[in-house]
Amino acid sequence: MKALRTRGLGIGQIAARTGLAVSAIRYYESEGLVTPDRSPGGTRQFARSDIRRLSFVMIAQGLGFSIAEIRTALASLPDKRTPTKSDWARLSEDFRQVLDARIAQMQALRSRLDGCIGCGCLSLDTCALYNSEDRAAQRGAGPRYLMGESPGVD
Amino acid sequence: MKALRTRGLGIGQIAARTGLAVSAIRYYESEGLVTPDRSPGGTRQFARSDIRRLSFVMIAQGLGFSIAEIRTALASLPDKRTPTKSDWARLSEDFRQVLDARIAQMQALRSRLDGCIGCGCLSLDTCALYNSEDRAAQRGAGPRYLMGESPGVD
DNA sequence: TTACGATGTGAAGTGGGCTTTAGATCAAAC
DNA sequence: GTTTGATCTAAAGCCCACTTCACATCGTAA
Repeated sequence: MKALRTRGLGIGQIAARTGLAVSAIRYYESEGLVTPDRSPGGTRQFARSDIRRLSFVMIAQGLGFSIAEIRTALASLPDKRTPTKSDWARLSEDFRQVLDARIAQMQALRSRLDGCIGCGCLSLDTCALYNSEDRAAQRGAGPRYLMGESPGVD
Repeated sequence: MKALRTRGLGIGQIAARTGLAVSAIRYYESEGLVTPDRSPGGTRQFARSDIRRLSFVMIAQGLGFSIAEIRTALASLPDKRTPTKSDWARLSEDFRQVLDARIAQMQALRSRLDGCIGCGCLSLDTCALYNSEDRAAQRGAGPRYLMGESPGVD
């Protein structure tokens, strides 16, 4: 075999292939989501598999996961070695469960809406949404619980 | 009929009943999500129906809607008059459609995950998630599109 | 070798969604 | 009337996820 000549991808190439801004990729590195090599001169040298990593970051972001949560999820991938098919499959399976939970939650809310808001009572202390631990309900230092007024009037 | 003696609820009472922080409620007022009356002395006098309004804000927040989007949704409610059952029902119906769309999107992603990430290719240029217009995929000035590397290697 | 675009760094700026602070006023109980 | 806690405003601060800026270096093509 010949020596490996692939010098890695530059940040601009990664940006082009993922659609991320160069500054975002640098930010993600600062947050530990990717750990590119460096050339002798100091420029970042990304592996091709980093495109996949960053794609995952984008998807998870879109689903409302925070950087910290994504970092945790990515921690199950190998640091040094290129992730294998089964590395990704495992991550995917974990993710699928989160999605399942979130879908179930939204469906619960949807039917609640008909029952609570739709009927005009909006007494949501029993609402499945707010009794869950979903992160979406925990943004910032926001609302912790939710009480409706008593049904009937107003 | 007797004159209406209900002097409205104070911000502290609203906070207690919704679980929101007093500061958050004031912030929501500054954003136009609620428009309480004022007492002669200047303190806010909320209607009982404002609890419902704020509950809606909290739910929508939990689902990832921005203040601006929530303001738009709430615009369909009467400003002066107390919202009726059918006012809320209409709002609820609109909301239900958004939820339906979002649920469908997540389900699409879930099956994509098995097909794309699960298999190790992660070529998501055809992914339903990123071809949608959902707000969740538009946070900040982030990612616009998503390209995977060609399947097979890595 | 000279350019010139791509990339590097650190620091500051941005926008969303609130919270905190400071100092003043209100409102209800005593 | 006095006190005490609730509420008021404006302004500043905070966290997140980035972007923008300013200025230095890299790297490659001519």
